[in-house]
Amino acid sequence: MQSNIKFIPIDYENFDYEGMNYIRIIGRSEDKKRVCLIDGCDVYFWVILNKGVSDKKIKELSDKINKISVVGKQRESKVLKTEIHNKNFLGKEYKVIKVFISNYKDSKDIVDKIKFKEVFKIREYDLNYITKYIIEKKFKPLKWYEIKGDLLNNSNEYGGVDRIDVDLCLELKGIKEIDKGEFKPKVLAFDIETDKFEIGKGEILMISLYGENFRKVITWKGNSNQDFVEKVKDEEELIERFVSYVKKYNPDILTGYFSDGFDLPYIKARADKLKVELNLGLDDSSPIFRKGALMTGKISGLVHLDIFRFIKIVYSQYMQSETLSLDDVAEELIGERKQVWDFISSDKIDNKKWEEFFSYNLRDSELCYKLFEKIWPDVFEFTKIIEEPLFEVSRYSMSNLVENYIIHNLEKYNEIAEKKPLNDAIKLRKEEGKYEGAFVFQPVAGLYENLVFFDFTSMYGSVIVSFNLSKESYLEKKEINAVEVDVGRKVYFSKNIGFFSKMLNDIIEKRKEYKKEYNENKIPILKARSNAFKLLANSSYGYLGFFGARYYCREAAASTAALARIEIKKTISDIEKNGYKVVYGDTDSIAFLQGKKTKKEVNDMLKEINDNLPGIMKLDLEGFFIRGIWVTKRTGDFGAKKKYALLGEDEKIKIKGFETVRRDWCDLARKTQSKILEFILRDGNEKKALEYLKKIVNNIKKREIEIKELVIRTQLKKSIEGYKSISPHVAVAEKMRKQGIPVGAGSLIEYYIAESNDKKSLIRDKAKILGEKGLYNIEYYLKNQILPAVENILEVFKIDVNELFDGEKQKGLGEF
DNA sequence: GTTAAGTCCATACC
DNA sequence: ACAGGTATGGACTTAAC
Repeated sequence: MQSNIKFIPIDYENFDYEGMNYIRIIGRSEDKKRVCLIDGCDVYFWVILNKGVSDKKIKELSDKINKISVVGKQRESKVLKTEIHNKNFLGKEYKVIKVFISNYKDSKDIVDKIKFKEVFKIREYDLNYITKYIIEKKFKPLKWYEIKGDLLNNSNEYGGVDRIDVDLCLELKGIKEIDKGEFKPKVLAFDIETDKFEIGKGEILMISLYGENFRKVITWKGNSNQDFVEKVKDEEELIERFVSYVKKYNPDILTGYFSDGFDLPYIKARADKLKVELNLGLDDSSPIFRKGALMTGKISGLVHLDIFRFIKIVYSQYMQSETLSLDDVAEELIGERKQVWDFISSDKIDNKKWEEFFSYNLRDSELCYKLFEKIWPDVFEFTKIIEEPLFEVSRYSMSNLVENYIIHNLEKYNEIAEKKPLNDAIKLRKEEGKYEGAFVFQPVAGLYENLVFFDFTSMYGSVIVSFNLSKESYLEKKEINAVEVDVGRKVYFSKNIGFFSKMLNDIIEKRKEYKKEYNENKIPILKARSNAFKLLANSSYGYLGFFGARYYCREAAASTAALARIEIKKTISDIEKNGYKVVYGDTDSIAFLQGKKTKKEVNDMLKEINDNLPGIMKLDLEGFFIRGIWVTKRTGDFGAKKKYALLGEDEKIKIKGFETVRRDWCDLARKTQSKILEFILRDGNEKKALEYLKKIVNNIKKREIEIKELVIRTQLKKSIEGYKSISPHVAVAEKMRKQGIPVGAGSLIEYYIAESNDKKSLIRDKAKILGEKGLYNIEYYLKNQILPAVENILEVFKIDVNELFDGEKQKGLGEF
C-alpha cells in the first residue's frame, strides 16, 4: 500500500541488512505524526587516474577493480560495479572510475587493494554513509518534502528495524522538496539533581521535565504539596518514570544544558548500576555515548540536543557572559535567572528545603526549554545550511561546520572531496609552525577627540575571494600571471577562480542578502540565517590554517594574512595622505582623527578608497566617536595595543582589552577602572576620576569593602596535575579538592587574597577559598589590583598614582 | 638570599 | 584536536650573583 505524505526529516541513522547499508529516517508528517522511513543509496568512492591514461587501460583497470572483494569477520564486501566519469579534483579535470561497493564500512579495505601505477588518488571513501545519503538523495534535514512510500509497519523486512514506536513506517519510494517554511519541533527539556557531581558516584535525587503544557519533577525524596512533584518509591522507579514520561510526551527533541557531559551519562550510569533499562530510544535502545574530548550522548530516533554545546561554538564569542553557566547564559539570552539554591548535603535537607529544591530543579528545565526556543532559529538555519543532521550540527565545531558546508556543495562544481588528514599528516602540519598574522598599529598613549573608525567587512574572507587563495589554486612553482605573495618566501596562486573562492564568495553574498532582508524584516529566523553565513565567512580563513581540515593550506592562510596586512597598511597611508592622523588599527580596523574635516569629507574619502580596493574587498564606516583613550603598556613607555576605550556619539562607552573587561580581575578593580574611564571620557579631564579613586583607596584601607567585590576568578584550564607553575588559582583548586569540593579542567576557581603574617610568602600562600576565614590583604588589593588598573590611565594626565599611594604611606592617612 | 630574566598561564582583540 | 595569529600582564620559576 502506498502513502503520500508531507514529511520533514529530523534524525538519520544507518544500519546494515544482509551486508548492505540502509538508512532509517525519523521525522514528522504535516499532521504531526511521527514517521519512520527506510531507504538506501549507492555506496561508492572515486579512483582518480593520472593524466594520459588510455581508454583501453582504463577499461582494464575497471575490470580488475570490478573483481575485488574482501572477506571480513562481519561480512563479505565487494565491488558491485564501476563507471567512468570526468570529474574535478582540486579544480583540475580527471578521468575517474566511480567504484560502487556493497558496504561502506569496508571501503578502506577495498581501497587498499587498488594499487595500480595509473592511479593518482582515491577519494571519498572517508565520507560517512549519512552524509553520502543526504548528498545522493538530496533528502536534507529539516526541509519539507512530499514523499511517496510503501507501508512497512511491523514487518520482518530489513530485519525488523521498522519495529519502533512510530505512527507510520514507510519504505521510501520518492521525494520532492516543497516550500513549507518553518517547523516547530516538539521539545522536552530535562534536568537532574544529584548528591554528587561525579558521574558514577552518588544518587539521582530528582529529575525535572518541562515541555509545552507539561511540567514535572519526579523524586523519591521528601514530601511535597506542589502539583508538579511526583513521588516514587526509589531511584529505580524514578528512572523508569522518567523514561515513560519521555515516551508519553513523544518529543522530537530532548534537550538539556550540559546534558552530554552530565545529566544523560549520569542517568545512564545509575541505570546500569541499578540494573534499570534506560530504553529512551524509539526502538527501546539505551543512549549510546561517544567519548571524545567531550562526551556525546545519542538517543535513537529522537534528537538529544545539548544547548551548552551549540552555544559554546556558535554564540560564545559574541556573548558578554563571563561563564557559560546556565544562569549567566539564561540571563543574557532570555533575561531570566535560575532560582537561588545553596547546595547542601541531601541528608541535611528538611521538608521545606526539599520543596525549594524541587522548584529549583523545575526552574532549570524551564530555563532550558526557553533557551531552546531562543536558539532554535539558529540551530534550524544552521542545519538547513550545512545539510547535516540536527544532532551533528548542534555539536559541530566551527571547522566541521565549514567543512560540511563545503562537502555538501561540491556537486555544483563537479568536485570530488579531498580526504581528511590522518594522524601523520596532522603531525606534519603542526610541525610547520606558525605564520605571521595580522598587523596591529602601534598607538601613542593619549586622550583623543573626534575619532573615526573604519573597518573592512569580512576582511579575511574577502581577501581569500579577491586573490583566489586556496589549496586548489596554490601553485608549487611560479607561473605566468600567477598571484605572487611574500610570506617569508614567495608563494604563488593561480588566477583561475577555484571552487573554494566561488563558494566563499557565495557565502559572503548570501550574508549580504540576508542581512538586508533582516534589516527590512527583523524576525529571528532572518537574523539567524544572516548570522550563520557571517559565521561561515569569518571562520573560513581559520579553516584554511586548521591542521585538521581537508582543504588545509598553510600557504593560503599565510597569504591571506599577508595580503590583509598589505591592504590595511595601504589604506592607512591613503587616509594619512588625505590629511588625517591615524591613531590606531587592528587587523581590519582603522581609527583616525576627524580633525577639522566634515563627515561628508570623511565619507567621500571612504568612497574613493573603496573604488580602488581589490576584488570584493570593502571598507565600511564603523562610526564616529567623541573621545577615545589609549594608554601605555605597564612595561615600557609606548602605547599598548588592544587596549582602548571610546565614547560614542550615542553616549555609549566601549571598552576594549582593559582590566574592566577581563574576568580574572576582582570586581572592585574592574568597577573602579571603568568608572575612571567613564569620568575621563565624559568630562574630558581627570578631576572627578581622581576623586573617585581616592574614595575607593580609602574604603579599601578602612576595610569597608565586601569580600565579594574582591573575589578573583580564574579558570582552571587543565587538570591540577597538568600545571608546571602553581599559580594562586591552581593552589586554591588543590585546596578545594582536599576539602572534597569537585574541581577539574574547566572549573572557574574563586578566591581572595588574605593578610598573612609571613611577609615573604607567595601570593598563592595567601589565597583563600571563599568562605575561608581571613581579612582581605589591603596591600595586595591596592598594589596588585587597584593601582595597576588605574596607573596607566592617569599617567595620560601626568599623574603618578604611585606617588599618591606612597605619599600616603609617609603622611599616614593624611590626604585620603 | 635577592633580583632580574624567562616561562607559564589566562584572557583579551580581531 | 576539533578555525587562526597578536597582544597584555600577573605570578611563578630559574639563573646568576
